[in-house]
Amino acid sequence: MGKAQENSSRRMGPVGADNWHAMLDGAENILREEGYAALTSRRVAERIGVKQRLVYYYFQTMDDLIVETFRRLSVRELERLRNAATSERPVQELWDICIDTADARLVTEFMALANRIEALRSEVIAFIEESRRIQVTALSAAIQGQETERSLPCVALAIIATSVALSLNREAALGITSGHSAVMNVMKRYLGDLEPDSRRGR
Amino acid sequence: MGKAQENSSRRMGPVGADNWHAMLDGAENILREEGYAALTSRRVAERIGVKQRLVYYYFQTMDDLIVETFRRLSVRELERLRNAATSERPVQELWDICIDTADARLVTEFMALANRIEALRSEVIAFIEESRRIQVTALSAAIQGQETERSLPCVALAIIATSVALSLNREAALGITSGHSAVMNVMKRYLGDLEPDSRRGR
DNA sequence: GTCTATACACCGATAGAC
DNA sequence: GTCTATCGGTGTATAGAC
Repeated sequence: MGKAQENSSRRMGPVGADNWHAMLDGAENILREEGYAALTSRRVAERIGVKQRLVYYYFQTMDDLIVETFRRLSVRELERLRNAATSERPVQELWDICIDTADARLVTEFMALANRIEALRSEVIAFIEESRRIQVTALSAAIQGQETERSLPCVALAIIATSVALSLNREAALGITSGHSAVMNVMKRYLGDLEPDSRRGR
Repeated sequence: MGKAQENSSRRMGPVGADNWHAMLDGAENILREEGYAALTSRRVAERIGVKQRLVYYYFQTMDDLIVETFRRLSVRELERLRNAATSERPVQELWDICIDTADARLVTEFMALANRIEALRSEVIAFIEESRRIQVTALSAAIQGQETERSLPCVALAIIATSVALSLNREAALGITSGHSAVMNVMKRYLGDLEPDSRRGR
């Protein structure tokens, strides 16, 4: 594994080391459980059982740590999406990922952080655009050779499905569930029609 | 105007006073422009030209100030929704409000804050539930006497429309716009069919 | 690689004068 | 009503020993 970025003149630890990952884990968990306000170098260190100073050995700044945490998550999520897109029932599986994706609270925290950390904003934008690209490609392939053009462009369906799934997750995290099953039924029915049962089956 | 809550034994200023409102204005603007991290008593004071101590004359804690800021916004927004619901073209106007609502960045900041401020979470939940109630009532009335039952429950449509509008706003704030016009067209067409032109007209 | 120790800024909240 | 002054806590980040 290579050496870290040597922007400032400080001695830096290797990217990808055990403690490097442990710090991302800590940051992710803190964000999920306690929110952005608790995401400090001291608490990250405390959570993984090292001293605060070590955080600055592996990361130039706290913002760097935050960006890296999102980036790692982003890579994993895009991997999941790409796998789903090449599966037997891509539409179904992509929807499942949207619904089952990293909990809404974590997403909310990153979105708020992206409002003030420019580098994070760039990563978020890249993630949204890439995941949309994957979704649209899969949807386009799925409706290939279907009788009706459905009057619903793939990109529109992708945006709608993603938006709805995120909202449902966010509301569920707040404890709101009224109307959720109705929406789920609508989405499942529509997406189900688009990809009837199995690709090869009957 | 009455006196403030006297929970702790501190002398408190009157709710609704000029400075009280000015502080909510300041908090709102800071949240919108700089994010939660910059929302401190000192910066609120600085922004409206008073000293930090005065913030604690009008609000017991910073959390109180934040909750009140959301509450004032919530009341105003629900008022807008209720007005739209009783207009000549409720569906159209409710959608317009969803699209044109308080900028996505502010919403994001409040959602993140709600993850850790219990009192704020309650307010957010109440707001979501009440606004949904307004939307569903208006939609139910709008499809009254329509030929088709549309296989799309009102509550599902309300959730979908709100989710999509919020996502479009959030992405636009990030600088993402691809696919947005396609979604807008889909939504407008569907909602337009639901409420053809004017209620009384031709 | 990991630590102790520390500089320095800022925050929430209060005491109490005017 | 609004202020000065201040306490105790916590944050980022660095210097430099081991």
